[in-house]
Amino acid sequence: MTRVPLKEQMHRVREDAIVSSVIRLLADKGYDLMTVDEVAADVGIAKASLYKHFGSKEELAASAMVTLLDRALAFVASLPREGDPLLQLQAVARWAMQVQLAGEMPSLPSQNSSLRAALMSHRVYLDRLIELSERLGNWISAGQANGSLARSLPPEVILYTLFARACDPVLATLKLSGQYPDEQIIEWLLLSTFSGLSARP
Amino acid sequence: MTRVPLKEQMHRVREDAIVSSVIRLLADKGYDLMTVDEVAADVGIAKASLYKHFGSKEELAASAMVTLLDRALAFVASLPREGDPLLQLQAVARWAMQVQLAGEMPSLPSQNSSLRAALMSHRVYLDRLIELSERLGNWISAGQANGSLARSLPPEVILYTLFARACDPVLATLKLSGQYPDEQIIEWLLLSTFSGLSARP
DNA sequence: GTCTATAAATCGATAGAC
DNA sequence: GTCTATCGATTTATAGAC
Repeated sequence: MTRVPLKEQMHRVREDAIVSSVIRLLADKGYDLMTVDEVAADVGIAKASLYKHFGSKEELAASAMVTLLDRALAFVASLPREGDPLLQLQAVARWAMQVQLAGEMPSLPSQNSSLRAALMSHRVYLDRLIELSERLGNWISAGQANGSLARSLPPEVILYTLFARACDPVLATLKLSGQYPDEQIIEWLLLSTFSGLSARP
Repeated sequence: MTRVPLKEQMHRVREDAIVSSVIRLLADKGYDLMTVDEVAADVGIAKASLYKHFGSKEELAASAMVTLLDRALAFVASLPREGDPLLQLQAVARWAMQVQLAGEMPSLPSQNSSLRAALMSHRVYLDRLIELSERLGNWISAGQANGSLARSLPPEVILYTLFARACDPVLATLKLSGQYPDEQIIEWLLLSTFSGLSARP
């Protein structure tokens, strides 16, 4: 057991606080509307101090996104290895929606986003994204093989749809209406995602 | 037949050109990343001239959104009045996806967007939005009544989901991959929207 | 009405003292 | 490492000549 120097602990704690603020601000306002001044104010330090920890606004956002993917990978790893693939995927979708309701799920960096370009050249982010895609991809293949997932859709379409539903704006709209409890909202969105809008025979 | 003065015709043509540019730029970059300079350059006039037609960037965007809602209402009105509600809704969804593939569908103004606040106090926009929601709402009620739409989902959830799918980022992602023809992409998204990701019995 | 030029505000990033 | 203060670039919006 090597003792961790106090200095390094302080450093780590501060960076965690920064990333935590960035995640919430990203989820709340999005990358473009989030200003570095706001992040500094939210953390409670000066902007110049922020730049000692992260070299740019892009790096700041990338670190937050990597932390989010790590949380997703940790949840995936926590699931029993030998469950029904469909149930595994539904569990991941439910978890993602809970994160979104907690205000900690930034919307997907869209094709034209300025954030996307930065992320697409960020090796650590891409590594995590590929790893998560592979884990989900395995369940998708297994689900189509055992007949619980639609075979009429390419695995690619199912994967992208799951990522998109994790940030579905329908969730925020229903929550804002204030008419329904969080759990009810999540069940409806899971139902519409996996069973569709039309009636099942 | 009263003759329309040339001056007014010129005025109308120029405003149409402006709105057309704004729609494409909104769909391409979104409201925050779209600059008034770009709009002026795209139209081919000076920025100060733009401000003679529209008082602000927000008005510019609102006019574009109203035009889009008018197009949607025109399409809805073009459908046969006595069809199957489910087929009507699917036709609207298909139309919206085609518009998106044509690069003329801005993404929904999210809850936190700076555009949303402006639109929510824009009476003409709200009028159009309510009218479209009512037309779709009627079909949703009829579809649930005749058993073609899921009765386990509140009409509200179905309506919001249809709006969200019209700007679904999954469409742009699949198109960007370049592997599939546009019509194939649309059919898959319609399938996932109305029939869901899990297999139908 | 259209143009050039610029005002006013904001943002990302940095210098320099401590 | 943290702070205050500021730079340089960008953006919305406007003034004033034609």
